[in-house]
Amino acid sequence: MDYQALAAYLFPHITTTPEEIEARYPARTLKEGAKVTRMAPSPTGFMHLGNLYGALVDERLAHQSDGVFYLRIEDTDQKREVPGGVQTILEVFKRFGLPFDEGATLEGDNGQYGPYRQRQRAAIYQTFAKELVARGLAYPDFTTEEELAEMHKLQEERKENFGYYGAYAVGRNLTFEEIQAKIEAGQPYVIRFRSPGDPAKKVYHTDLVKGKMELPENDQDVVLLKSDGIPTYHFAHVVDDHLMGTTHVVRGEEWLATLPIHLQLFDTMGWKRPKYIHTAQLMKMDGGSKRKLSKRKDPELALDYYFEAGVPVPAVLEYLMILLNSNFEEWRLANPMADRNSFPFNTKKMSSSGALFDIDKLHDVSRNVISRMSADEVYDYIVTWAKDFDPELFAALEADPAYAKAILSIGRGGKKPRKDIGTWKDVRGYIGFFYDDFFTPDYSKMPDKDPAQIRAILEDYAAQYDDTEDASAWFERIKAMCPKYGYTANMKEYKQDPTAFAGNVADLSTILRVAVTGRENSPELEVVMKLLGKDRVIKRLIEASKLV
RNA sequence: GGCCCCAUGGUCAAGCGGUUAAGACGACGGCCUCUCACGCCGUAAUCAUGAGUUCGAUUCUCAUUGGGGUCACCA
Repeated sequence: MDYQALAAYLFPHITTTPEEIEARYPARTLKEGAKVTRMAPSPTGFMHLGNLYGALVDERLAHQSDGVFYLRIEDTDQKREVPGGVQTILEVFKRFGLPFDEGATLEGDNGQYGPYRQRQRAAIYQTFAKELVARGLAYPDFTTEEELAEMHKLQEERKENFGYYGAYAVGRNLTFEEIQAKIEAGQPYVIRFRSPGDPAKKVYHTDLVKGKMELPENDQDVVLLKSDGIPTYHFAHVVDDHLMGTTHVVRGEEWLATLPIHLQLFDTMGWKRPKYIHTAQLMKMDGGSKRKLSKRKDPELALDYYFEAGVPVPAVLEYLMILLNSNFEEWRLANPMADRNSFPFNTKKMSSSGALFDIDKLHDVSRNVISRMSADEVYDYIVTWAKDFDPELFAALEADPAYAKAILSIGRGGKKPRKDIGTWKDVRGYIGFFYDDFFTPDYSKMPDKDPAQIRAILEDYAAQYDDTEDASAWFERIKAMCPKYGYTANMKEYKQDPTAFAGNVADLSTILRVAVTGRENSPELEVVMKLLGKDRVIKRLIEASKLV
């Protein structure tokens, strides 16, 4: 068969040559060892934790080596595309602070290696497909979906490998005349690769996380161009990552199965293979067994979930870093305030087995991340969150930022900061009593003492509270009240013989605490009272004395 | 079913031929303490199984088992 003629017949509109295209994508001039990575999502309008997990690797690898991290939109499947999908991707990356150096933007392209939307690159793929046809390495195939399904059934019965290969690759044997006739009859067709592979032979690959492996050669005549002339992932991946100069391809391990196809394609095209990093899947415990996190079943996989739950962005990132490089945790302990990006990220430390997503651990990481923030930072985060998810809290905070920040400053800073806040959702419960609107006292939390005595203590203290006293004077006053009620101020003494006293200083403090904060626990009462202000403290004490 | 990947406590994991098998989360107990949070101390809990290599295997090899992935004109 005259392959040149076939190529010309199939692609009459393609007049550029592969060489001309190659010339448009010169080698990048980067310093030695610089890595070029890419994030290549489909614009399905949905970004999940797994996307971020891989993207973090891409971003670190590139920016740690003074390389390039770019965004390429894989919009080859029109059916799955969602309007605004690209915008969602851009917004998520902006929010998570993972900046692209080049690639698709809302306005168009930023960079010299575009276009960065695959649909706009149709002519490029077709040029290379045309060349493959001319070399006899690709051919048109008219097999219908039904015929393919039948073939699959037959293969199942015969217990043979599924797919379009070898003797099953009927399109291989079509003559030029047959092809012409079918096309003229308007039959749709795809362009398939004529695989030179033999599954009995091995292809060798060294993965940056999985290590050395040998896989059977690919013998499937995979589809290169779909019937609409748009490439499949396999072909687009090879062409784009070659032209765009990607040095490291980071993707989920579900791609391992099709790696032989990609390697074969790179080899056939005479192009250098990129390095691959096949990351382990994020898993989840479901019933008794692990399973891959699914975006349909697991709401916590959607990034929106974290925004709503009020997990701060840096906490999500730190948690992901821990999963990615287990020594990150150790590093963080040694460098509590260091910029996350100064951590020496290393693919060698990446685990080759899938990690279970652990929400408890995430919350712990979040608690620690928040505890390291300044009150101002925390305030800004909460306000941003509350604006969308808790309008009442938002209004209260905005009404008096200085007051809110003073509240949030309690126990903040220093070597042992408080860690009350795990997510922004916790905030209302934690600081609510500082606001009259949210103050819902539960006097049933009062110690189990005679109500008359509780009332007496409340009134007694209300009459003498002095907001000018410092912390120690404040506590001395409370201790001094003890004997009057048969309480002891000495906890050790009390523990030795509880029956000797009507109560202790902790009981007395709790009575005051429940009255003032409405709960049995709170940060240091003395500080709380000062922030609340004398009037409000006394008002609450009296109010409680009436209701107990 | 074929092919591929993976395998240390409940979870994340260190380990890379000889260790009392780290650490973190979680659980439990205690200390500190006016409560809580923090912090500190401690307890329980792991090398899936079977062969082989070796003086010696958690570590290397091979099976088995288990888990996961993949076999589209989806990525």
